[in-house]
Amino acid sequence: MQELLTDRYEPDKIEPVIQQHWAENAVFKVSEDPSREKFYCLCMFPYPSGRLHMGHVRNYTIGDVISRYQRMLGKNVLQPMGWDAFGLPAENAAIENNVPPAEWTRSNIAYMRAQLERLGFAYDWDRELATCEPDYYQWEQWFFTQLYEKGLVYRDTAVVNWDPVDQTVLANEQVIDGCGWRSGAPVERREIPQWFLKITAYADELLDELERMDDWPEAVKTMQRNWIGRSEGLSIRFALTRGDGELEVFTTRPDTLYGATYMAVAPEHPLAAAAAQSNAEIAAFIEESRHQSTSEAVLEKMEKRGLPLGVSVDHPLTGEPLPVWVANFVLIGYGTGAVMSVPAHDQRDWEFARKHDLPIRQVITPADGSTVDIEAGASADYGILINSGARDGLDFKAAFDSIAGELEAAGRADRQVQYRLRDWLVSRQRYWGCPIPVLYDADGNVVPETDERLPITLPEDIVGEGVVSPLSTMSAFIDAPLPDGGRGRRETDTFDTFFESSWYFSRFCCPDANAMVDERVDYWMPVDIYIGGIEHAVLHLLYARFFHKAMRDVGLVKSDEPFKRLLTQGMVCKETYFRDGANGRKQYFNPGEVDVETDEKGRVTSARLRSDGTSVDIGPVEKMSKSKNNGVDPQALIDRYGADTVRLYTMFAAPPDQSLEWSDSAVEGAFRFLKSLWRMTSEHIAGGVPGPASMTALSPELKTLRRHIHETIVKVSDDISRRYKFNTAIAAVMEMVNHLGRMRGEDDASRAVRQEGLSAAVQLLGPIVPHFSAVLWTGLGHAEELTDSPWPQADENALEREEMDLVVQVNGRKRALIQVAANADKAACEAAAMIDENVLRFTAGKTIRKIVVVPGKLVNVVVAD
RNA sequence: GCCGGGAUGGCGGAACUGGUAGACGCGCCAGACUCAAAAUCUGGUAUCCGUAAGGAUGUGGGGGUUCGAUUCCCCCUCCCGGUACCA
Repeated sequence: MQELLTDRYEPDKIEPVIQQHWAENAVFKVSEDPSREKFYCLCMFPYPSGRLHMGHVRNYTIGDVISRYQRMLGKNVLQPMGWDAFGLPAENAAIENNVPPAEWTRSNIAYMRAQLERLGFAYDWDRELATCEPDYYQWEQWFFTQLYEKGLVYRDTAVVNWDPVDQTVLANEQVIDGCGWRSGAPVERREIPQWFLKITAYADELLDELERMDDWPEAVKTMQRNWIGRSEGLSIRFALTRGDGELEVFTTRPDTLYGATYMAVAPEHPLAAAAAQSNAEIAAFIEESRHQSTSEAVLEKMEKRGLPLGVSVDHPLTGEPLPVWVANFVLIGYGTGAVMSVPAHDQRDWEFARKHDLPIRQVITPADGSTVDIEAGASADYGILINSGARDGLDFKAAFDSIAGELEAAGRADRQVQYRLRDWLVSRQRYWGCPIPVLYDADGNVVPETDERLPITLPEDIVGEGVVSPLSTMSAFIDAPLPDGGRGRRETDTFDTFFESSWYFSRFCCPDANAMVDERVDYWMPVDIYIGGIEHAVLHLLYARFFHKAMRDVGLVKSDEPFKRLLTQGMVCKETYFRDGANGRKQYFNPGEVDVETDEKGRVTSARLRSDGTSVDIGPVEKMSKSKNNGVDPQALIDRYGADTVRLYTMFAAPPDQSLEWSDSAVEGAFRFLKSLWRMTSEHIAGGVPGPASMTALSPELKTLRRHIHETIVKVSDDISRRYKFNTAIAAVMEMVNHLGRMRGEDDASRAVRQEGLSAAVQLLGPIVPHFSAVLWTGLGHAEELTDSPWPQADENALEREEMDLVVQVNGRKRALIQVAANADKAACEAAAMIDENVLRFTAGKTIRKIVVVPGKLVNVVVAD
């Protein structure tokens, strides 16, 4: 390694050598060792889309910094990497390039693995897995049959987006403005039988456990809580005014029951269908609603429309007839597909009532005696009942109990706990996924696969034509013997890809196990820190938590939760440049093809396309994406500056949980810092590495410098271990290096302090720029390798201070900065403050009302004229 | 629509528990070195007034609590993530 210590910093020379050294010595290969504390650091594994993007670089650098830091604390660190290899993009790429998804995926994996290796991440590559390989997915097929036996799997119908031209199911993403993305045909809703996992059976546990997950961000826990959406309410059965049917609805606000003025049912509701028999307008409305989106975001934003069905129900307390409407915003899949509408106390009901001239009756008034204007909008707040007969004056709880009691006694209602969470629909009508391991006999009965017949292997050398899943027409796959004899028909749907990503972290613990997992999983799990994008706050992270609990209940793992700590990463963004095209669509230009012009203050004034020299419009800063053409290819930067600079910049530009705006010139700054620290260190080493020196008789200047070095050790350790703020950790090291650089002394004491400072800087940066630090660390004369060197500890003696700064304010405005003894008490601080010239100037001739002293921080003198 | 998050110099960001707003870096300006440029080094850089000392203003907008608010509370605007078949 010594020969790598050249005068100039040349990352392209050192990085491959260091990486080869790590690989040859299997430095990051780990095994279970019960005598050592383990640390399992995991980043969300990538979808192999083709090339690494900046989001990957950022995510995996964060994980690598934490892993290498934990290793230096002496822990047995597992950091694995794998591939979330099934998914829609492979099918699209297959059609575009006429190459089978399997081949496309595997070649992407090979390319991206090489890119990850080039970044120097400390992975145990022996544990690498790809979810598209049968030796991975066979175990989730097996697990599915286990869940089937436990009754946690069922088959039911569910609505999908159906493209009537391509005769295929579309993902929400493939529906653009209500039409299929390839065919352009208006999409229809279609109900088809599909497989579900009973995640709702775990709703309470998933919710309750959040209370104990102290190391998860509050925002994510709140989102999961709201997603699960546990609510206690009343299920009420309204009798039809004519005939003997009834209409069941669920409400969390039975206290507003006297304010119900109409009912609304989904277009698919039987009452709507019955009314459509004799009413062409209703029939047309129902037909039209067949083209409604399945996406909640689209549904909630569309125009709320409805029609009266011409039937009514009786109010269960007053007997008043309430008209029943069919409305496009009531969804058949939620609850009973019907709602009671209380326009005075629900904004959506209020708007609908206003539009259709339905009565609005206020039945709740604020408890504090204030008034609300129901004419201006609904009031959803809790309060005191009014216009509610004998129940006037009751509060929410009393009203709930009273109304629930009466209706329960009359057999018209039941108290119920409801969840917003729906069961997990795992069927996908796609080819590139894990086959669902079930068969159907001649009568259509479900026959699960038996263990010895697994895996049900996905046929691979298939390109597909872009419309229906090739599996669904492949008789060689479909036609299969039943386990008990006879011929059956295979399920051709595949699993949702969230299925694979719900348990890969457990498989990493024992990737070669001849079972789904083995006992090694209980050594490593739970994951100590899980790092990934905030966009996974609910779906992936909730499915994974559920799956782990289900595995626990099948006896596969012992832990209750898979991820002890969660670190959510922000997006990587970049400015956008565009021109308005002739067709009204924007044409985006990559920032790499654009030159920007600035004024004398560095403000951007205009931008030009380099190729034609004419101006382009400057758009907002947005998440790097193909559609905005604002991606910066990490590979080009790695080739130019080396892995360490890219790693350093990514960690320095923003804290991990914030979005990061990419700046090429700031990357240059990171490179500059490494070059300068390299030069400073190699010059110091060239002068001979000093031996251990006494640090007791230092000059005041060296003492201050040395205190700064040890304060930096404290600060960086805290930033990395507790705060996960790598940007301020790096800033602190830069500051310390700046101080070291200004110290010019070449005497023994100066050289000893410089040796200590440079060693600290190199070691503290080790997890972030591991190749750079490895060479300099050895050069500084340290015998052990950097990767296994113990994390530095601050010397308490070096941290001692004699004097410190004290801010003096007058009426909250800073008027002086004075020096006081570090141990000065309140009286001493106050006395020192009150003799300051500027303080006297601002207090002269005024009455001192109060003096606030915060020892160690400030003195605030409050005066009045 | 609903749920969650965010907004601080020309730019990325710092200020951790209510206590010096702008650390560190980029950019820009000036200077040194150089025949010159690049690289490197030194100094300056929130805005306004002032030669300076110093002063006034200032953390998306409006209000509040406090000796003191980027930080806590209320209202609003804009941006971002999710919204169950993108991963």
